[in-house]
Amino acid sequence: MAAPDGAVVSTPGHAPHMAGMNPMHPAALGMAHAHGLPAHMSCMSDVDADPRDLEAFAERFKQRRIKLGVTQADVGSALANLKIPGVGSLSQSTICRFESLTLSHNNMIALKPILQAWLEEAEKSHREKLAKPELFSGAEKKRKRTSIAAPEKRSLEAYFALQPRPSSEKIAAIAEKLDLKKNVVRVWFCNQRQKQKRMKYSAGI
DNA sequence: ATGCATGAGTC
DNA sequence: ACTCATGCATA
Repeated sequence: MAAPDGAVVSTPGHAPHMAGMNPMHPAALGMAHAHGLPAHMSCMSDVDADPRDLEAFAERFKQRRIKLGVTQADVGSALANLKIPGVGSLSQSTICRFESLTLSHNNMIALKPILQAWLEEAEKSHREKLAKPELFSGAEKKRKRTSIAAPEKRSLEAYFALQPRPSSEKIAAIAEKLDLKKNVVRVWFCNQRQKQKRMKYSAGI
C-alpha cells in the first residue's frame, strides 16, 4: 500500500524523493522562526527550529493523529492529497521516525511544515471523512532483508568503535572475516554512521 | 518500531 | 564511494 493515486507521482514505480535537503527547501519555507529567541548566533539560518519546538510538535502531532484515528501509514499516503508542490507521499516508517524524533535535525525541520499542514487539513475536515481509493495491489518483487547474526553484529560494532569509516580494503577484509557480503558490510557502516546523526541521541542539541 | 537497502546528489 | 532522505520488509 504505497502510492495513493498516481497523481502527483512522477515516476511510476517510485515516490519522488525529497532531493537534497537544501536549507531553502520549498516545503520548509512556510515556517520561519516562530519563537522569540534573541538571535545572536554566528551563523544565521532562516530555518532554525530548535529541538524543543520540534520535540513538542512531534508529540502533539502524534497525539492528535491518534485522536483522529489515523495511522502513520494513513498520514503518509494522505500527504500526496495535500498537493503541496514537490511533496508526495511518505511511508509509515518516516512518519514513525518523525514522531519518535529518530530523524536528522534537518530532516525533522523539512518535514515539520508538511506534517503541520496535513494536521490542520485533517482537523478541519474531520467530519467529511474521505475514502481513499486503493488503486493497485499487484504482487510485485519482494525485496529480501538480510539479517546479520548477533555475533557478527557485535564484531561490526567493535570495528566501528575503532574505525567508523573503514577503507574499501578494510571493509573487504571485515566482510571476509565475518563471512558477509562486502556490500552488506559497507551498507552497515553507512547506516551506523547515519544512526549517530539522528536527532534524539545526538549530542550538542 | 527498526534493520538493511536504494537512489539522488556530492565531493 | 559517501551522505542523506526515505522505504520495504520484518520483528
